[in-house]
Amino acid sequence: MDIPKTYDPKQAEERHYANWESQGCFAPEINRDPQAPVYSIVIPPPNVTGSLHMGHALQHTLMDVLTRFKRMSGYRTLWVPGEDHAGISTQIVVERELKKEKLTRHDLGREKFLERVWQWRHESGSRIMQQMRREGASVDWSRQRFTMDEGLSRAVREFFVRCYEEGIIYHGEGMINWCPKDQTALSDLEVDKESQAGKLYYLQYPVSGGDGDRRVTVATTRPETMLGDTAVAVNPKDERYQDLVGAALVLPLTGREIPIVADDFVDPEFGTGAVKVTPAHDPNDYALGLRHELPLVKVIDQHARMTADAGSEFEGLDRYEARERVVAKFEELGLLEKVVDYEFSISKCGRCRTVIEPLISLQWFCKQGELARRPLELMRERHEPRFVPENPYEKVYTNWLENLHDWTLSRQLWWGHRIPAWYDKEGNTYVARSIEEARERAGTSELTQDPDVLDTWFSSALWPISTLGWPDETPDLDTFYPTSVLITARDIIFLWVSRMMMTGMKFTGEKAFDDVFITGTIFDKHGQRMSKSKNNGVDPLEIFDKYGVDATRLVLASIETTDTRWNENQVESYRNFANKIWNAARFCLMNSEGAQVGGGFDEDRAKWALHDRWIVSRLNRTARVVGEAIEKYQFHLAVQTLYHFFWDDFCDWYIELSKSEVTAVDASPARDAARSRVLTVLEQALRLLHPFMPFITEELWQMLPGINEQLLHPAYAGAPLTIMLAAYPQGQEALIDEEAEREVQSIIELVSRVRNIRSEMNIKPGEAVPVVVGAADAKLRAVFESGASQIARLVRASSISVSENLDAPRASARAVLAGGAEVAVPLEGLIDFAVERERLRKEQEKLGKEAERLEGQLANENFVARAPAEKVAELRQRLADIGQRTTALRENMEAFAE
RNA sequence: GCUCGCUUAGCUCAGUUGGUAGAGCGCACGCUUCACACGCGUGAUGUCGCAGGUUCGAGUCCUGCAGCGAGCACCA
Repeated sequence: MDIPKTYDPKQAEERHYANWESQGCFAPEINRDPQAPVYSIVIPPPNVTGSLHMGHALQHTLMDVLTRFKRMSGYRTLWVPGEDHAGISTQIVVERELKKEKLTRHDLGREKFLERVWQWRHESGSRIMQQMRREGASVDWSRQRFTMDEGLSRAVREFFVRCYEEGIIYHGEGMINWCPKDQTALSDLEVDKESQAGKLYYLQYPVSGGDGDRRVTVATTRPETMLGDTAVAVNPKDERYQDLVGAALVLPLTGREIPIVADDFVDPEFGTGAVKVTPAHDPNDYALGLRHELPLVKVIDQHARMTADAGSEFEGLDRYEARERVVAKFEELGLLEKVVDYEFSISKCGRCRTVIEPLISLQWFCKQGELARRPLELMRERHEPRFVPENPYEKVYTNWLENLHDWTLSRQLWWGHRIPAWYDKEGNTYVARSIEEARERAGTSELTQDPDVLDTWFSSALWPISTLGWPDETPDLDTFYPTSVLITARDIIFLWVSRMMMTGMKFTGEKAFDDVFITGTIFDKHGQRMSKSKNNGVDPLEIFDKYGVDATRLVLASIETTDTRWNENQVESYRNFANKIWNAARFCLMNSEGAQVGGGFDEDRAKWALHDRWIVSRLNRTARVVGEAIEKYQFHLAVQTLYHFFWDDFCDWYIELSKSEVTAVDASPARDAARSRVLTVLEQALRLLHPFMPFITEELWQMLPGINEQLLHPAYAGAPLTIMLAAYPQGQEALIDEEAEREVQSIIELVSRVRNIRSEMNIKPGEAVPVVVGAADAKLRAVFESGASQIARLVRASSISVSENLDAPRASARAVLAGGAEVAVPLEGLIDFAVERERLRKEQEKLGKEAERLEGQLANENFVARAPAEKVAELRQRLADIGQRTTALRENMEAFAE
């Protein structure tokens, strides 16, 4: 068999995915066990406009590890893929394309424009869906969904109508965030607060009726809004203004009279303690205006330009030009008290970074209180969903649900779910599932539909139920809902996670998912957030190309929930690990004649050799640890455990201990059996690795001799032969052999000490030396005796002699082992007594320090009295062992005395 | 302002109920040892941010402080 020395990831990555997909291995239907437990995940749908970034790759890796692990464990497993139509983002992308043709969406008209968007979606969208295949994501493509699909759109309409009928969704005027560039309303969550260095302007308003000398000073960051002021507010307890409450001020530049009102909202400590109130252009002022029944004067329009109501002098000006003009005017009039530098926060459109203009507008809103009730109860009563990590996300989620404002649903866009509301000529509103239904209710066909669309997150909120068929009671909804876990980034807990819980519970009565796993964030190597604008993102596909998908997945899985700086060295190290696996398999395969997977292990375990009992024990222990780690989302622990089992236990020790048998020149039943054992352990190890490293494990598994249907999990009887359907090793308690692990550990120690002597004594690697072992303990002696030839091979010994008492010439390098054993390497003529004495002295010093510490602890009466008895006994045992070693060391040193 | 997280070897990070500090990379020395130089062997490296406290015993629990970071609220 000709196998290259270096693993080529690309070659394996190209071949297996298409097979898995075409053979239906990803679909839950592959599981034929009617009693199988169910495991399901819905993907956080990436935007159609998106391209794969590290955050996706991280989430997808974790979802795939869980899905593959559960599938191999016999679960009926479903991972639903799909995409989000991403309202504004997508519309902007297509508008940008049109711009190249010198067109706007208005030139095309709504219908043509939407055709164009769909065309774009089919030609250029869905990049991530292709890239997911590269990642190895075992999603069920037959269930792929898009939020604008007919089925999902129906779910959106159904949900909207039902909420409207219950009064949860309403149409009305309210203060909203308006993006002057995108020309649409936005929800609070689509707006980012940014701190900004600006100015605070102190403006003076004369008191009405006086001679103009008495003035009230207000401080503002937005002087231009003063044109729309309809009051000035002060704190009722503020003595400075008490006599003025109820009086009127003359609003400069307009001549309008406005009242002074008292309101607790005003902080007397801030600024001048008097606040200008612009109900039409500030959320707080709006609320205050409602409390005091103040009139609304709209002075800024949808393009962030001043309206006619701002006065002829300002009409048509941009808000910033108006600001300068207003300030100049105040200065002229001697009403500008001062201007100070001031840092404040400003709201920007999350999409285009334009400064938001708060406006009063007629929109559709969703009351959130009622929807939040059941998720809050569920959290309080049952602690569900379970957040990983629980801290801080459970609290963050709960606080959010407890403090919800109404959600602005409507968007003045074309791409998205059209609001299912129709109006007749009289202005009556008909909210219906279809135009037919609306017509029937209206009794006329002369209806116009609301031109607006819904917030993209409205359909996302329904994702877990809508992808599974809601509002119909489909078998999928029945089987796979609630889903098992949601894996996502922390920035969409409010935008998405909480809303899925709200909508899911509202209409199915059940939570959307059992667990919520919030991944860490990947930063660049300087600790900066990766972003397009900084152009510091690391492209996962480039990393795949350079190091392979499997290696990248190991790095990503290890990130788990902590924020991490991207570190390419780590990928390289796991690339090396993949190569190690490749070469271990290469060795097994080059020596596989006469052998096959599953063979080699005698049914009577008592007949097994020590190293076989040992590796089987290590394998089962590993399986147990890894299985439990994945269940608890401890991916890092799982990866570490697998890495060290494969590299240290299997490669460094088991293969080496088996080598003489496996590579015997002459064929024999014993050689066949040894080869089969190595193959069998390898095959199990590949299964354990498969959820993390799907490609290399499949590639190698397919090469193993003796692969057959028996290896598949019983739930997949008759399915194609693939490792992804093999049973995940369970980690059998009965095969964990503490004694064998201890015994092999003493062999490992012996080998390591002799290697240390060889290295320190500068013995040429090729030179064989005699090794003398002394062990008082008969059992230990037996271990060394029966392992003598293996030990000799590993330390390049010309001979190994084991006896009760160490019987070595004076000119030997020596070491003391655990359990009172000793080892010596006779070095007549090669040894420098002074060097050796120094080496031993250092070791003695180390032991002395430890003994001192232990003695101190044991001399402490409180410790002996209060610590658990077994702990005390353990320390005594350790001290006794050190005593034994120290004695042996002293004797050794005496042997070197001049 | 409120809430929370992080601070462990040169670097990136693990350390699950408190009980002798770990990995990978890097570094030093030696190896073309018949699976692998993307390898093998050996070795060096930490007063676990600072100061207190609880405890027989603290990287691990509590309090305070410092630096870095996150979220929420306010910002007239």
